Amino acid sequence: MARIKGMSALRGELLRIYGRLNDHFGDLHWWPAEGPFEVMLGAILTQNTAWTNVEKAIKGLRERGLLSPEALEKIDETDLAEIIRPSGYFRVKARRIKAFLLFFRNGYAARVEAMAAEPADSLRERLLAVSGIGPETADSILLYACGKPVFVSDAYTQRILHRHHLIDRDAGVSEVRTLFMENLPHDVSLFNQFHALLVATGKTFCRKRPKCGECPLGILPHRIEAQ
DNA sequence: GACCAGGCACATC
DNA sequence: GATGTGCATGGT
Repeated sequence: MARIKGMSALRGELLRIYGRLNDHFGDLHWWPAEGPFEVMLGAILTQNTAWTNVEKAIKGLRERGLLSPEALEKIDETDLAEIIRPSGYFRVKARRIKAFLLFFRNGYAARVEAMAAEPADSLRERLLAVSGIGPETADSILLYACGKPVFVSDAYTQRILHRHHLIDRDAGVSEVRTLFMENLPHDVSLFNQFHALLVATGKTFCRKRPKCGECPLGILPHRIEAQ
């Protein structure tokens, strides 16, 4: 299990990190989308992809009036792929969007409210059963589209905690998720902002090839490859 | 020109 | 069940 080195007060430590990042970045107001359906599309489009490229794909969809389940259900998968091309992996993502639309229609009559009415645990299980929806995409949909208090753990979260010696080297993304879920109050606003802050931190200070400058966490600001 | 980005499915060992 | 690979564009 992932653990914080030599600490038992995980909750306090996590909240301290949250406070530092929050002071530095301010309120980030995630998710950057028009409505919950657009959030769900964005969650698929942004898989392993920079958000700037996702914006281009969404813009293309908006210009063609395709930002609704009904419109997307009608369009051919190959045509859809061409429109979302700027987001990368466009054939795969077109297939994934189609798979999600089927799930959304069959399970919830393509209504976000119907989906959000389902308990988080069972909804998560059902989302994970959709081809193309893995843990991070499912959690993003749960939190940012359905308003469920789940923590979205990702490669940035894992990298940041590891770089700061807060978790073991072998702690996976899923274990880090459990760590946050078990040690923080299940608060939608807290989880929303916390994930946004960690992504902002990761983008700016904690990339794969380290160039940590003035990391707002202030922990080991320049020694990030130790351990 | 290499590296990176808000992953996931699938094959293989 | 761990690890490797394909998927693909656009910015740095």
